[in-house]
Amino acid sequence: MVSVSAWRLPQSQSSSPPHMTKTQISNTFEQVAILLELDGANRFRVIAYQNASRALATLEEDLLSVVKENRITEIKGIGKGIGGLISEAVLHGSWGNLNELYDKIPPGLIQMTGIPSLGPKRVRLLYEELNIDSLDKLKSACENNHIASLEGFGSKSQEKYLEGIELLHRYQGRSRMDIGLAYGRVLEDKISKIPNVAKAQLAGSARRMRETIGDLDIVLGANPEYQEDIIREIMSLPGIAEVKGQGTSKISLILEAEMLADTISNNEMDFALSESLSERSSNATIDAQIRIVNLETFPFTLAYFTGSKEHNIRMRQKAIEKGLRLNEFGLFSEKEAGNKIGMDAAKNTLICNDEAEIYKNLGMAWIPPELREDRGEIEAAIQGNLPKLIEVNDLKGAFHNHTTASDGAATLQEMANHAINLGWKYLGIADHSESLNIGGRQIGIPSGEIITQSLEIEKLNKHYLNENIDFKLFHGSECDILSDGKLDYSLEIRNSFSHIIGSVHALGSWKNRDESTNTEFLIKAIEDPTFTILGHPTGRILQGREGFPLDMHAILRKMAEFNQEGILKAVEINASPYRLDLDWKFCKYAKELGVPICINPDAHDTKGLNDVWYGTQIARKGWLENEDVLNTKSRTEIENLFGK
DNA sequence: GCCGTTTTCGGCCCGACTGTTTTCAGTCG
Repeated sequence: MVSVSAWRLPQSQSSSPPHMTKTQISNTFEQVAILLELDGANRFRVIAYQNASRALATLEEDLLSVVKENRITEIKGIGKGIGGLISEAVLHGSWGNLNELYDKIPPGLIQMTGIPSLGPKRVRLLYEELNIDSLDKLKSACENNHIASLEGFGSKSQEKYLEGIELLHRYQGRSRMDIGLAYGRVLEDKISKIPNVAKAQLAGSARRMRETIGDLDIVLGANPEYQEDIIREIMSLPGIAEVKGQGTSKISLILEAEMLADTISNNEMDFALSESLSERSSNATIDAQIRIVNLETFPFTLAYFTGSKEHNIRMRQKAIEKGLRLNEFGLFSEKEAGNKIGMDAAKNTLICNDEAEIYKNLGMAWIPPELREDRGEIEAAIQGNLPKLIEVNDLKGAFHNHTTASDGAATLQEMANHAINLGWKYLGIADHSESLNIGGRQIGIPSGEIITQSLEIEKLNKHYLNENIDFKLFHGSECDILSDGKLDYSLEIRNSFSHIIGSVHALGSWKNRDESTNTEFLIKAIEDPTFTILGHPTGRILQGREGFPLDMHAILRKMAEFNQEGILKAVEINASPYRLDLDWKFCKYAKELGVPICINPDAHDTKGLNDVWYGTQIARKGWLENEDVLNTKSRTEIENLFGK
């Protein structure tokens, strides 16, 4: 959640247009939607701002051109009103009368909506009736029994709010993908093994492979006669920290690390999901919801709880176009169902044995869960041109990896051996460059010592050749992009590498500059003839820190120019679950432009190489196919592309 | 606030659960 103090309208940093970026305006509209809700505005007006925010976030074109050419209202979801606001923000850096809204809503109200079961309507009521505008005031009002006397509220509300305030203080929000999936897969596995459970499947953002996961949704299918027993079995599973709710069709739990205790020996997990997971997740807890349904209902409930919300909305619209209605219990005739709702309405549902049949009934191909974000997948599924998504086994190597020569924990040989065991045909070593210091300690390899690593690599490559081992090491460098966009090391040294991963590490100056300056400096780095692959483009750490501001669309367009001339400029999906940067939302644009994506583990030990699994999930989420990804290419193709 | 083979008004996705009520609004996903 955005911190409360951050809720101010952005000020222009520039003396000429564009005064605001897409990102700034998109974020502002997201805030406006929340503020409007708290202001009691019409809910469809709120939705309009949410939609506009999303439309801007996914806009690939340069916003200034769109505004100047009066095409802003051609964007779906942006009409006269919001279009006017965007134009004003871009051309003049001002925000109409939105500042009145920002002044009107006390920041404490925004925090209060973070309390479960307390939404904008009630927050507003508490503010108007009791002048409560902060968590502290709410707490004392609850403790002094002032809430219960209010109409529509009661003693239960007070208790919930007090609990909620506590929860808010220790709540961590979403979990990284690796942690969420670890819990999700284990829970799915344990539930599947309970007697008479016909099907149990992980749904929600975990199934869609989001880079962070909110809570876990598991859909469980079983015959009604067994459901009571199954629920009892679930409640006795190890690793349940708290039961938040338990009904006949839904259980709500908080899971803790004990749940993961025996996963290390569990070979059924994907290879990347083993080993280090329990150490990564030792402190984390996660919420889980289990929905129990009959077998006929299972596919509908699975589809429904897989989401995303946006995808589901579009699916229901498609149903309506066909005179049908879709809910989590079925797909049925609108006419026949009439005013009935829920399970009752779905009584005469079309029978669908799996998700694919639901999609088929709506005139489209089954859509892989990763793509279900309403970013064009429905249209593609109707036209029958969904991508054939890349798989982790398509990878033949990776180019961004560290050894003990810089800050890695494994030697060159250990890294190479692990890569060979993975069945890879090559491994790119890219240790840090000279100027990288962390806490006064030099991490990078000094210019004079590169030759040592170079000779070692040469020797190993000779060995592979002599022993007929189909494997090669590429000697690259993760070369720092300095604050002025220059690359570290001399040109001569940079030329000696097979490939250069250009990465920003000293984030300070980049975070304090505006988007256009950063974009300019990064383009300067990319234009350097020795530059090959852009490493972790924004420097973000998921759940840790934001990346620096950057116009990624402009970066990708620049890279596309080079690739059109046959000069390789690729961008990395840093596959570490801590980063997953490039963000998946930019992958489809890169693909359309013909900019190769490289799935790089940024491994600092042998196990780290396995992280390509996470990167591959993100690539899939970004619509990428085998041919869009650099490290699916053969060794010969890579040698040609690197030009050495 | 947006949108339009129902186009300038009247819709806008769907349902469960909860606590408060005694028929429902608010919240959540």
